[in-house]
Amino acid sequence: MAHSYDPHTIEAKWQARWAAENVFAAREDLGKRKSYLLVEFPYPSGAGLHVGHVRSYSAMDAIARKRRREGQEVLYPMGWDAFGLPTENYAIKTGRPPQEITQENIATFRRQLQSLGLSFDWNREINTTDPSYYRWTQWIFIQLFKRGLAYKAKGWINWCPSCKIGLANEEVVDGGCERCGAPVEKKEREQWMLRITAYAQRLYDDLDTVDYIERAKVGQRNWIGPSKGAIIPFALAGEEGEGKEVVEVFTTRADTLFGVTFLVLAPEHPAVERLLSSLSNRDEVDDYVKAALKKKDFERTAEGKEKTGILLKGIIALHPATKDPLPVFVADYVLPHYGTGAVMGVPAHDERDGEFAQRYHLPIKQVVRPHDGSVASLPFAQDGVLVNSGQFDGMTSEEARKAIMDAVGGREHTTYRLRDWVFSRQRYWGEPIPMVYCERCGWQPLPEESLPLELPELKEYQPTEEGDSPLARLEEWVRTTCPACGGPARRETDVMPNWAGSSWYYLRYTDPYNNEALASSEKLAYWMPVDWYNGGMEHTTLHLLYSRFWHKFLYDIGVVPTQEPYARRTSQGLILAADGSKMSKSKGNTVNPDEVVEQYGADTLRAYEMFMGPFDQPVAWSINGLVGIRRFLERVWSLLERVEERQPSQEALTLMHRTIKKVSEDIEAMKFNTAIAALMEYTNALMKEASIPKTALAALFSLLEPFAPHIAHEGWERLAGKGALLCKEPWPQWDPAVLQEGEVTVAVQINGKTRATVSVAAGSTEEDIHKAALAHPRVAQALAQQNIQRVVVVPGRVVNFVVRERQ
RNA sequence: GCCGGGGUGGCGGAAUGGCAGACGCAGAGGACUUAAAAUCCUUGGGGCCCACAAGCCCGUGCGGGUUCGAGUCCCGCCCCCGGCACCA
Repeated sequence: MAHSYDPHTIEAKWQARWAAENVFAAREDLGKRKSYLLVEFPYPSGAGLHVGHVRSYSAMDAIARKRRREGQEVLYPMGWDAFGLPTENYAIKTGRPPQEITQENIATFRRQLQSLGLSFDWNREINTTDPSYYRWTQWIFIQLFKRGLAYKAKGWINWCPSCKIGLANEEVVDGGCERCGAPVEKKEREQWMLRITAYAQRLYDDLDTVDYIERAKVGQRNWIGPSKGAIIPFALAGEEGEGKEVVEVFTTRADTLFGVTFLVLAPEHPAVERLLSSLSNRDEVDDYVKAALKKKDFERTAEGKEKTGILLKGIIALHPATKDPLPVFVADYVLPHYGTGAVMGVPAHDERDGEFAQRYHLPIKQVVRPHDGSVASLPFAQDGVLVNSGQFDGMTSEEARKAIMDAVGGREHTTYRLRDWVFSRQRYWGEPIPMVYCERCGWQPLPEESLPLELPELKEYQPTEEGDSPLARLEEWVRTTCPACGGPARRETDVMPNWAGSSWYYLRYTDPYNNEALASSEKLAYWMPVDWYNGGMEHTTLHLLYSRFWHKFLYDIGVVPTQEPYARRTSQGLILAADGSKMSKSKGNTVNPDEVVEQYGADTLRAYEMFMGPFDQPVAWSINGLVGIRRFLERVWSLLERVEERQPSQEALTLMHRTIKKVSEDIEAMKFNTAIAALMEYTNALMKEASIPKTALAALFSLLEPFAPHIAHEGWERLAGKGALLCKEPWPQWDPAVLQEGEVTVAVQINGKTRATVSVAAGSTEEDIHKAALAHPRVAQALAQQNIQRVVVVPGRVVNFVVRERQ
């Protein structure tokens, strides 16, 4: 064979040409339909590109390439989410500046991505650690602050003693640090918080307006976790009956109010501290509260853990309806940050309260019975009909909830599991928070025109022993003047979490060099929203929620034109190691894309990852599968040797159009595996021909371009003439008329079992098909001894004889 | 416990309620070769029958059901993966 398939030469050639002619640059062409296709920008770690990145990027690349050729204006950009802990930890270890490490890693990632021939518009490359980028991240923070959505608060935070870093609730996994796994402790600290809870309901409701993979929607709904109920006041009194204060509880079951036999406060509840002095067992209570606060979150919340609590002696609560005195407890199973941090104990109708009541021998009073009148085993947690509830007896739970709430001065309330976002990190490698503290003026934002507040260079990156950012050591940087009064002031030394830069990056791609705004309103109006966003499942809760929150805020202040950032979200499945386990650096079972490209070529790697299995399912890596794709490309290549100027046969033409249809539809449906299978079938059919009609082969290269763009371009050029550029060619169209022509095979069934097939002209009538089936010798023979009861004909598909044996 | 996704050959997987197993991998047989690799051709769910040709039975996690016809729809279960989980 004179010219064997040599991917390296071909791939280098076409990558150079695409770059030189800037063919993938996105333009704002108002006359064209736009398509903003987004993939998650990578964190440029020292480990280099992962085959999982390749799966996501190749998939969207296929869609981008196809849509461009269909005449759409496509924006398919790439950038770097480069702030973050691994780089900082590496800097601590080696003493090298994170800036330098990041630059190196980015260079590696860029080279790797470019070696794959992905059709990114590299003119729009962005980097979250670039001051010209994070200037706008800081700007957004200031806008949040100005509108009361960023605030400093003292509170118990999740603290990782190993990373010496405060963690957002979301970063705690099974009670451990998301990054290092160390058990998370509680620590009291002043932190910047973002009031995402102010957007909870909108973030929840607007999920109905977007097209996300169901798992992602469910994840967000669970995370926001709205719960509708009532807030009900309980008055507290001393044992002599003198009033103390009012504690509000949150309940979704106001209908069970008459079943309340005790009250429970979270150890953190502010009333506990206020009441302490009037308790006869104050020392005991104090000890319990202190012990509870010391406990790690997962120790406190582990299910199945026995519920403990302590009675507040010297205090009672008054039942709001009956005025009966009720004991008041402090118990750590009540969470401080949910509802009001206080619950009414209804042991007959709540699992947890029941358990608690049993342990402390508290009365259990049933006030709801099942609708069907049966005897319920307690606790009975479902709705039913009220009993033992005075004037409310006989009402359904549903009716009673409102009636009782109104009767005792309660009010409707929705509470959320979602908590405000801890936005401070006591670290270096993040966006500096652009705030200063003045004794006289309090927290003041930097003037917007002074942004960016650049990260100063350091000699040492280790956080301080107290857990402060290493920036705290730079006294000359920390000391500054107040933007409001000009007096002495101190800078915030915490930096932002690495969710910050990724919460708005898709906006910057639309206008990456803008110095006046994060992006111009014209560019945003043209490109937003992102039409299709693909990324990993691991980011569908937090990253999506955070960026939706920022986006809605930016919408509210008139910066962006849409309520939602992403119209559609899909997720690729994980790529597993050959043995089905997770790939990880520590297990040493990762696959390096560079080696695969070196050995098999980028086209093989890309097409293989699209072929290996359904896109949204996890699949194990397989060298054999990779080899299979390489063989397929070799076969496609070999067809060039037998090409001839001639008309394809009717059969070949039909298959060609069928393949065009299949590949076109499958790409949009992300059924890449079956699209490639169709291309294989088409190739196999051409292989059998003595000579290959030029148009038939040209169509093959054309359809192959989204998956294996280099070989497709080379093949196309060889057929079309020197200089031809496939990615500028229109996407092939199928002709429905061609698909109609020819013969179709119809299955002949007897009692639903296939006994034969017959070939009939496409578009044959039911009668013709019926006759053709009867004419088949085997069918005739099989029906000889039978009475035909009924015949079902589905044109183009099947004919079914329903028979009974002749007596 | 709740939610989401799955269960089909030796393996990855395919199949608008209409010929189950496309396509790929592994395997078997053959051609080419001194030989091997590569490549090409044939075969390829299990079983029965069989010189051959053909034919028959069983088969999509399990049990029912709907239908002329079910991997696909309905009811009841089992198992695997992922997420959430003392949220009042």
